[in-house]
Amino acid sequence: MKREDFKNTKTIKGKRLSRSFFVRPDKDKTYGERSVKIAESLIGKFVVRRIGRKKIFGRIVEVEVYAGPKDRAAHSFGGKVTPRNKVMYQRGGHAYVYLVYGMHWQMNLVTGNEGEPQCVLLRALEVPEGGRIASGPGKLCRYLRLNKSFHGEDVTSSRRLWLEDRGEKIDLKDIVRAKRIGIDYAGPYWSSRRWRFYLKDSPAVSRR
DNA sequence: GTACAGATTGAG
DNA sequence: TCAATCTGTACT
Repeated sequence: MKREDFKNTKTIKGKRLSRSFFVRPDKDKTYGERSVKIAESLIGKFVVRRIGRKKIFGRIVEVEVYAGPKDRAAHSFGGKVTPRNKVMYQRGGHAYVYLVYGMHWQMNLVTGNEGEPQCVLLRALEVPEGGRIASGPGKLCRYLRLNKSFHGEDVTSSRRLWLEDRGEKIDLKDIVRAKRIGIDYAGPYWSSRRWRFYLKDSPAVSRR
């Protein structure tokens, strides 16, 4: 998306993604397939962060699925519940924000029904300023000024953080499906599972 | 209590 | 290649 296009998006009235976007009927037998669908449909949507009268926003170009309790890479693996990950067990539409490596925040969106820990990690945004300042999960949170206070935020009702559909239709063939990043510890099966999705040709994707 | 790895990043 | 730096987990 070019810089001029972002000027247009400022005047576009975006439609907030509601609960039904994050909590979907459980038709799929495969655990995590619902989150895969949600991950794909998040590509091209906008994250909006309001600070006073100012809005910071970006277009989602890269996400990853984490679907416990079977997923060895997910914090919910084995059905574990900790003070940190318990938000994952809430119904979809909540933000799961946590600190990695003691210095970087990451934001996930919970995508399961209540009691089914699934989420989608937001990894990269295209932003009006251009460049790669929100290209990576830690950089994305820094750009949006997200921290622990957003842990558990309900993005379907929050006044300071939400998701928007601005009418863009993304063709599925423009979405690349790849292995997740940084989870080699999860073993060959889970680390090779193609649960990372990014927009083909976007310069803002964290790694090619 | 201690030890250690980790859904990362930026500098060298 | 490596260090920064905090949280959860698996031990003693």
